[in-house]
Formats: sequence, structure tokens, C-alpha cells
Amino acid sequence: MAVTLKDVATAAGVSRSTASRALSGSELISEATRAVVESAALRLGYRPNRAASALRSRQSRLVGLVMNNLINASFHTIAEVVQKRAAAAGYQVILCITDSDPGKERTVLRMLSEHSVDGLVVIGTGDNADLCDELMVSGTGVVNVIRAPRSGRAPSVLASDREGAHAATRHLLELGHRHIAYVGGPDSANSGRERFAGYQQALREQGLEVDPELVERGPFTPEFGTNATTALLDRRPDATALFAANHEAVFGILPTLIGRGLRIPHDLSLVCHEDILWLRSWQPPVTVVDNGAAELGRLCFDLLLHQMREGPQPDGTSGRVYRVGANLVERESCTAPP
Amino acid sequence: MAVTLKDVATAAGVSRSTASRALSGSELISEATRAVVESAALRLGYRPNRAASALRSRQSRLVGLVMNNLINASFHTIAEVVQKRAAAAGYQVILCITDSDPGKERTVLRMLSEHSVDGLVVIGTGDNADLCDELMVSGTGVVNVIRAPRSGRAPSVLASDREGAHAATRHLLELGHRHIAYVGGPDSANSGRERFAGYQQALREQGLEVDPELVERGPFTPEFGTNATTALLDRRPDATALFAANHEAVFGILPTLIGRGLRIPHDLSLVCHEDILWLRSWQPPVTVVDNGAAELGRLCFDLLLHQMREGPQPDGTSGRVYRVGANLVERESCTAPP
DNA sequence: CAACTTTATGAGATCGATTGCAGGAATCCT
DNA sequence: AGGATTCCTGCAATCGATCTCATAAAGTTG
Repeated sequence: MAVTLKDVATAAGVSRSTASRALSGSELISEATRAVVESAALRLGYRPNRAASALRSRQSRLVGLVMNNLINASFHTIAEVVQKRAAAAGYQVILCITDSDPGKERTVLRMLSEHSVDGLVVIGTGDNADLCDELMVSGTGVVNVIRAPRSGRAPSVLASDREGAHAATRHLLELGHRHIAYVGGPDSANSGRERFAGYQQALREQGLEVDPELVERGPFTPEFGTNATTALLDRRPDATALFAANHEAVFGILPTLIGRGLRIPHDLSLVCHEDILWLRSWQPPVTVVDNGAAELGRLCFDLLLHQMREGPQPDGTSGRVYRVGANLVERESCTAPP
Repeated sequence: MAVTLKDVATAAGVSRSTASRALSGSELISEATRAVVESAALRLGYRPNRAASALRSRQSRLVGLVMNNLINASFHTIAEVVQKRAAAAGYQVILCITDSDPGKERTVLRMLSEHSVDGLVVIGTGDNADLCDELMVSGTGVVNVIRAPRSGRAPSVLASDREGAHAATRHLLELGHRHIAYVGGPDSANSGRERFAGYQQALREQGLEVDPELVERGPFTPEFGTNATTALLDRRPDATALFAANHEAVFGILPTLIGRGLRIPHDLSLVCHEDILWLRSWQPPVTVVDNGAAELGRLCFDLLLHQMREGPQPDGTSGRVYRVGANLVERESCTAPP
């Protein structure tokens, strides 16, 4: 049916082994025969059979991408970057969505091992680090992104949530704000905890106390943003700035501010954590903390590629954590307090 | 190294063939031996080697998902739905991003054929229908989504752009609006053309002419939304409603409206084509046309599954088109004209 | 020029699961 | 009981590429 290596070999007048070597870029072959084989392959329209190749060589040229969902902006940015870099390096990406369910995640990791993926990028629940370690000893590369499991051998590439929140808060402080409202995620979420820590730290460095009346923390939903903003402004109409650390909530925060007739940045300065596309073209364009999703994707795939080529890092570096810096992107939603 | 079928067979005291049949759900096997083999497999932690299986059986249990990008809301909804349904049916998804570049698309299709995918879901450029047909004759299932190539054997699952735009416009007309502004995509894009046709049709049915001064068409960017809205409102301050048929432009349209002090729906009614998540929680929640992305994903994977199980449709049905209905989701951004 | 490298090629085994074919056991029928 | 069926099971070939090992050819050296 399809053109096989055997056909190419016959057409080129060489053996299968020679044809294989010629096409896989082996050194033990003369340039002359390589040229002959390559032209034969081209002429016949030869396409290697990856299944056969994977079976024999134990290299599938597949990597698994395991993530909670695709809706979150950072996640699909990472997915896109990983896919592109993988393709450029000759790998294909198997996409798996877990809905943050450790059970599904386990099933998915099993499936991926059946397909003998060469590597894995995981935005995980952290509950399957044991399985990941198992895969690593059997030669699969593994890199965690965004979320680092408590244990496990695989390196993790993390965003600088605390530093980002710190930078955002300090920016507002430097503009002269003293009553900075905070709307963010709960302690149960890593990012919720870290970002709040960054906010607190920036205030303390200025010798300011954290005023609990200025803080609202809750789930990652627009509804929470609406409620939190309403409650905050009713309680503390003297707030001159707002740091939206929970980016899903922004969809509730922004219309609530507008609905109350507040002008940004004239009446209230606003910073949002996460550089969502449309905040860029908002009127006024919103100052944000860019957590570097694209860079996270880039770095984690590069680490993976390294593992796949050179094998895992030595034991000493087990569970190493890499940080990708956060950047404050100043636009037009902040000014000095009225 | 890993546990193979041979190990399971030995442990269960049967031959490899019997073990294979027991685990692959063949009929030609007694329930007793099946139980023995299954328990042995479980005990040893057997994981089948998909590469070997694919090589022999010519079934990889992989499907390719080829799409322009992941940013677009409809696209990542489709990706997520396809992934989940595939997983439920025992397939894994290889994600490929083409940036709407026919050349990249071709490369990607080649790669996928090397990995001998059992099926393909394509949001394509339409320029590689020949390659898709080739894959189909060699037994791969193919389904197009969102965009249908001009030729080709594969069925297509399309959104009802025209009907959706028609419904949105009619809704505004029924509320009493007579000056309905239109901001949409260009003729070069399928959706741009179809949606504009729906808008025109609805007006004509009411005996109204399309007023070119009320129409702005341009690229899928927020910047265009901003400029278009400014121009429109300067030119025709008498417009009482706006239909945003180009959803990327909404990010520019909405802040411009707010910036001009227009109250929605009091001063201006607004309908947006595409049910973007955050429009749901906007203040007021925005009336939208839901193009049924989830349903598109569901249907196209079901068609693919059918092809993979039963083979392609007979020749008579070549290139068949399925339509997924659009729904007007009424929320609170529309009212009668002032 | 013999002995020894170096380099390029081929023969054949191999990866692990599936499957066509043949045959044995059990069951059914007359 | 003898023959025909039906039902299970095992043997061995097979999918297509890779890789080890052996060997031929060419090149090097004393």
C-alpha cells in the first residue's frame, strides 16, 4: 500500500539498513549513497512509519501536554507556544485536559505512557508526582509548569506571582496611593496566596499596615469580582486604587466600576494581574502584570528538549524550580490619587 | 523492561495470541480464560504498547486536530470538546497549529499521516483538500469544521453565520430599531461575508434599505472596533442599535461606547456575534449570538468516529455539509429605541 | 607488500502486538 | 456411535524501521 523503506531501498539499489541510515542522518554513510537514497525517497514520496520507528527505536517523537483546561488565557498561550516549539523540533503534541481532577490526570498519564511519549509538559494537580517519577526512570522527560508538586524529581517552571503582585502594588504606592484595594484569589490557590503575600510585602515595605477592609478574596469568577467591588466601594469609598489579582474577576470588576460612574484613572487607578489580550485595547489601556506565559511555555519546552536529548538532570538537582520573571506593563489606567 | 503481552501470557499460562484476544475484547474466547488473563494483566500492571499495536493493526488510536490558532474562543472550545469526546472514545488528540498558513498546514498533515492517525478534525485553509482526500482513500477519517474547502470528499460541519446574524438583526428590528449600525469582518472572510448577508436580509425583509453610512467592515482587531465605532457615531448619531458581528472588535467597541458616555441599553442597544465568556457577566450582560461552538465540536467528532468505525460515506455524499444552528441568547443589552 | 585501520554496506534479528490458519476439544445431530 | 458443527486455543507469520554484528572495500603504515 504505502511506500515503505524497503521500496526506497530497492529503488535506490541499496539495502534497508543503508536506506535507513541515509535518511536518519547517520554518520556512517557516504555522501554519494545518501544522495541516491534521498532522491529515491523523494521520488517515491516516502513517508516513514512512526509506529514502526517508535517500536524499534523507543522514540515516538510525541510529547504529552497535560493541562487543567484550555479556557484560561495563560494555559492556551502555553499550549500554543509548546506546540509550536515542539513542531519546530520535530515533535508532535498530544493534548490532554484533566479538569484539575487527579483521577483523570492519572488515567491520562497512563494513556500517554502507552503511547510511549518521549516527554511530558504538565500543568498538574500535584497528586501524581509518583507516576511522573516512574515515567522519568523509564526514560520519559517531564517538566511541570505553573504548578509545582510538593515532591517529585521533575523540574518545575513557575511564574513569579509574588514578585508580580509586589511590583504592581509598589507601582501604585509610588504614585502616591495609600488606600489600595485588593481583589484576589483565595489561600487555597497557589496564585491566590502568593499574590496576596506580594501585596502585603509591598505595603509593609512602605511602613503601611494591611487594612482588612480593603481586601476581598474569593473564587475565580466574574460574579465574585462584581460582588467584591461593590462591597469594597461601599465600605471604603476612600480607596483610590484597585489591584485586581484574580484576573477572572476583572470581568466583574471593570463593569462595576464603570457602572458606578468611576473614571479610570481619574477617580481610581487600576492594575490587573495577567496580561489578557483585550485589556491592551481597552479604553484606557489597562496597566497589567504580565506573568510571562509565553516565556513559561518556551522555557519548559526547552528544558524538556534538553532532558529528552541528554537524559534527566543528575539526582542532586531533583525537583529544581525555575522562575520566570513577571513584568509590570505600564499603560494608562494608573495615575496619582485625586 | 516494561511488562509485555508475552509476560502476561506466561503469567496466565496461555499463548500470546490468546492473551491478545482476551484483552482486546474478541468474541472468540471463553469468559474463563478472559478473566484469568485480565487478572494477570492487572496484577503485573500491563500497559499495551500502542506503537506495536499500531504497526500491526494499522490503528493508532490517535486523531489529529488541525487548527489556525488557539486564541479564538470558538477554536479553543472546539479543541476542548473534541479532546474530551476523543478521550472518552479511547482516542488521543494530536494538536497542530497552522496560523492559517497553507504551507504549514500541508507539513502538518504530512506529519500526522506519518503518525498514522485514524482520523482528522480540520479547521483549515481549504487549500489542502487534495491531501485530505488522499488520506481518506488510505483509510483516514476526515471532517472539516467551521471552514469548508471548495472541493474535497470530507464532510464539513459549519456554523450558521448568516442565520445567526439574521436573528440578531431581526431581534433589534422587532424591538423597533430602524437605524442599526453594523460592525463586522471583511468580505474576504467567510464569516464576514455571511454575517453581513444575514444583516442585509433581515433589513430587506422589513422593507428597509441597507444604509452604507451605518456599516463598517474591517479586520478582526480591537483597534478596528475602536475606529469603526468612533467613525460610525460621528457620522450617524441617530443610530439606536449596534450589531457587533466581528467579535474581536468588541474589545474596541465596548470601551468606545462607554467612553462616549452612552448607556447600554438605554441610549444604544448592543448585540454581539459569538458568546464570549465575559460578555455573560458584563454589566449589563450582553445579548449575543451563540454560534454553537460546543455543538460544532461534538458533531464533528461524532462524524469522525462514525467514519473511523464504518469507513467513509459512500461517494454520493461526498463533501456533505452539516449545519449547526445559531442561537440568540437574550440578555440585558437590548431594549426599544429611546 | 603484508598487516592493520578505517569506512561503508548488507544480512538478519528484533521491538511487541495482531491475525490467518490449523487443529483439538466439546457439543450437537441423526 | 459416527460425523458434522461450533468453540477455543496455539503456532507462526507479519507490520516497518532500527541496530548489532559481520564483512568487504579502501586507505594507511612500516
